[in-house]
Amino acid sequence: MKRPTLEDVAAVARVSPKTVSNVLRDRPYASEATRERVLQAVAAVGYRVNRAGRALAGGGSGRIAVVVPNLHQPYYAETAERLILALAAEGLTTTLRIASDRDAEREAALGDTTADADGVIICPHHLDAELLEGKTPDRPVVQFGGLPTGLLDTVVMGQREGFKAVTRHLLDTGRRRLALVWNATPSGRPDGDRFDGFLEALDEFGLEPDPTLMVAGSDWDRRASGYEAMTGLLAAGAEFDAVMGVNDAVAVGALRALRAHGVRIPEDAALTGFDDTDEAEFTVPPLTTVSPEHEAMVDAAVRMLIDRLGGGADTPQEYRARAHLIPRASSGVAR
Amino acid sequence: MKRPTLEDVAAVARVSPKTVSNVLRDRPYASEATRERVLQAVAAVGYRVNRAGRALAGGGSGRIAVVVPNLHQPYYAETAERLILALAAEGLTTTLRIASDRDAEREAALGDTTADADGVIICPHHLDAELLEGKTPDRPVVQFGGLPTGLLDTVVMGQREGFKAVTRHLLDTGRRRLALVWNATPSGRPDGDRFDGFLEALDEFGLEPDPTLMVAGSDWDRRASGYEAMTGLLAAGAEFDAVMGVNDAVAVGALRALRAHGVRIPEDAALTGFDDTDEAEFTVPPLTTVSPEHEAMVDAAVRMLIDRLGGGADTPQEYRARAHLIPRASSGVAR
DNA sequence: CTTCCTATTGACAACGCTGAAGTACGTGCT
DNA sequence: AGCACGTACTTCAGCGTTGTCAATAGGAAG
Repeated sequence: MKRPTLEDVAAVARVSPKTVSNVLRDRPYASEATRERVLQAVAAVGYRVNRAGRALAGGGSGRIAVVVPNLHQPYYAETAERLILALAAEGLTTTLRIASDRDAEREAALGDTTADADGVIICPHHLDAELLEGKTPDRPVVQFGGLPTGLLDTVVMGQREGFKAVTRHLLDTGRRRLALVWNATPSGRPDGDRFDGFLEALDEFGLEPDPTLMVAGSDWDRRASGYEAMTGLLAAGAEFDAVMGVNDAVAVGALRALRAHGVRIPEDAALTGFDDTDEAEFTVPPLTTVSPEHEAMVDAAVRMLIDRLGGGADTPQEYRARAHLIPRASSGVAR
Repeated sequence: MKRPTLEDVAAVARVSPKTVSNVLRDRPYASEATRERVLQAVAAVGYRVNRAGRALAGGGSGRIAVVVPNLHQPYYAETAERLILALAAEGLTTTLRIASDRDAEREAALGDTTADADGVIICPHHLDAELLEGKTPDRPVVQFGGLPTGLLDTVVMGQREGFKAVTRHLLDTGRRRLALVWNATPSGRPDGDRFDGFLEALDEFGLEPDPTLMVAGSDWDRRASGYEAMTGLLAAGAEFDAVMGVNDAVAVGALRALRAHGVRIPEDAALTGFDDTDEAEFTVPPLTTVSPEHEAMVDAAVRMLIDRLGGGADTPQEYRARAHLIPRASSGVAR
């Protein structure tokens, strides 16, 4: 009743275990006849490789660690799902690691959980490039989203392009006083690709950003954070005709704060998010957002990882995804 | 620069590799002095166990497969997160498997991905007890939620109690015509613990359920499904003063449909969900829901699994969780 | 018919760890 | 003094797979 091993298959196919192994791993030098006989034997005894054995012998574990900050934020959950499915399509199993914010745990992250994985795909929360500072990873690592550091293969989200598109969309529809519910940054002011995109669009209209309309939540992408920040802005009596959330989660939080204050969306103010999470389609009103080409990003990440596993390129690669506007009712035309 | 092995540690501690192994696994028969010496050596060389080696030798892989239908549904994502963290606290790594609906993939599920896991925690989507039909799992499996089959260790959600509580809550606040946005069942009519709880509460008020107020979505727990079902009910011109979603996702979908039809929540109709997902707190208005005691459920599941891994009980165990109402604005008092 | 080459397959030794089965050294008892 | 026993370790043999390298067979070349 024991699980069949290579030896069992070999006995049936009347070859050596090693030959079975070779056939299974698509090695050259195996006659068509042998190959077929082996494959039949495999099916006959219901053989499935023992990953532990393979990993020990140096054949790789077939396991990839996907590291996300959490799963309760829809963006990460949806991203993790896409990655897991894409990896599964390549025959790779996923170990999911939740990298909570503690540094100690971080340390363990790349060490322990990740230890038996052939490679890692990491979705950074903060700009945790320093995470890798000093420690050269001993296996392929792909960074998914976040700011590229030039140290790792990175899939870059089309944030600049995307934010430029939403900003332009708001300006096109007559909005002029754009509030930003943003993430806190070391500098205390918005920065990064996102902000650049915003500035570029403003510039096209000959406008300047208004610092009094920018707020940052305590944590950069939770609904509660958006709620909190928006409440603060409203309490300050700010005047605006549009609110841009740094992402959907923050926008959803802001939405609740806005409604609690009697601000009508989109009549009194337009509202936009970023990420195109499932949730955005079902808010009331449905949320205008930006879709970051999830599929392309995931494909690129998996491809980069597999290249690297195969001993590919030695300089860090970068894939820049595009992004496009998904206009919905929350940014409908003002009265 | 190779990763240190037991032997390296042993050399430093001046004991045999096996003793190091014993100390690390908290085996009896190791003097305090030796234990300490080994631990220091472990720290000194930065040893971390090689899971593959341990798994091969029969010590278990320290890996648990968590199987969920998907991650884009907040309930599953949040549940997966809780499970992963709880397992990590026990030193167990999680392999996350997305069991999409195909039967073929299911087959592979318990075979492949799961193959190198010491145990499995499965969150059933449909009542997939038949999933296990015939195939006796060769490793501990805990069923998380869903209908208990008596075949597996099961954590049962407090659905009956929970639905009884919401129903009573609605009746208490004067609602009488309760619409049900439910899941499709083989019988074509609502069933299970949830429905029983609903009936019990109605009964307490001397009321009968109204079949014309029950609709089922195409898929049992997606927002789109709730939207679709609710739209149908509205189109049919049904009259109701409350809508109960079978879970939060469905309720969120129904909410959008209701608002699109100009139904005011809670003035014209109350709305309730089930699961207490993060999302429910941020809908407009915030959604009344039922909290299934997530922590207790997760703890029970992990405990059951670990008991079983330790060769515990041989008859399937069952843990029935409780649930309590989380009243919010969506079921505020009608005008 | 012999020799050499190549395609194909096999034998063997790891990989890092653990269970089983020792060995060695007290201790307490008769 | 002799014996049984418990503690504290060690030795040994794999677990299932793969890389290395040797071995074999079958054919082409001489």
